[in-house]
Amino acid sequence: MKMHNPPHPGEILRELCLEPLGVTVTRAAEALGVSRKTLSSILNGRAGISPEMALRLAKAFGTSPESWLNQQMQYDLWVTEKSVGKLRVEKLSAA
Amino acid sequence: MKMHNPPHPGEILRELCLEPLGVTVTRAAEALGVSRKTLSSILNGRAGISPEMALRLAKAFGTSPESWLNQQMQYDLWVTEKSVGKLRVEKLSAA
DNA sequence: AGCATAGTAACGCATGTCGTTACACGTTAC
DNA sequence: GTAACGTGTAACGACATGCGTTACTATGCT
Repeated sequence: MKMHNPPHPGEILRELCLEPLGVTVTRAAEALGVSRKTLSSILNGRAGISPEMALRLAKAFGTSPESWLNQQMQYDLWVTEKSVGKLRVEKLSAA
Repeated sequence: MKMHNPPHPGEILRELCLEPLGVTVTRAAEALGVSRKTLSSILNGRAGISPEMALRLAKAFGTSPESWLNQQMQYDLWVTEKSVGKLRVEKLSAA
């Protein structure tokens, strides 16, 4: 099945991690060891989740880095598919 | 289980896609619609697989973009874990 | 010799992550 | 009203990365 409109990972982060714990953005940024702006950019979909950030999130919330990067991947792929039109690519088979 | 030494995706690309088909780097680059240098950089582990490249590879080889990006993710994560030492991150629980 | 293949260095361009600083807006407390 | 806090965000710089072109080098095949 295809993801038709995956949310950016920042949305999930806010709704599934920060809000349930009642943690403020400022507090979470401190805990993660990044600037408030960096976290804010992610939460608002203006920045993606870098591998290092995935490791930080995993440590802070007791999840796996892969789960965060997977979400990011799905989102990036969706965005790229939409922005890039049809790519002119030949199918490669036996020479 | 943990990946202890994931190869960069370029290795897989060369060994599992180009070589079996007997396709040259130059030819593959043409088919993919990228420069020879761009493909070469990937094959030799000097560049990662971007979302757009994943789409190209998927089209050319009849695979899924996710499979390529997943390999890239595993590799990036492994590299980041090694390069970045222990991240100072607080565990976040209920406020 | 002549040609194809491959790796790579130099450069430039665009984008993206992250930090600091600073400003504007809301909400809550005094 | 005013002060404090939380939040979003614009501006700026630092740095990395993906991609392209061009050109040089090396290696192999005919």
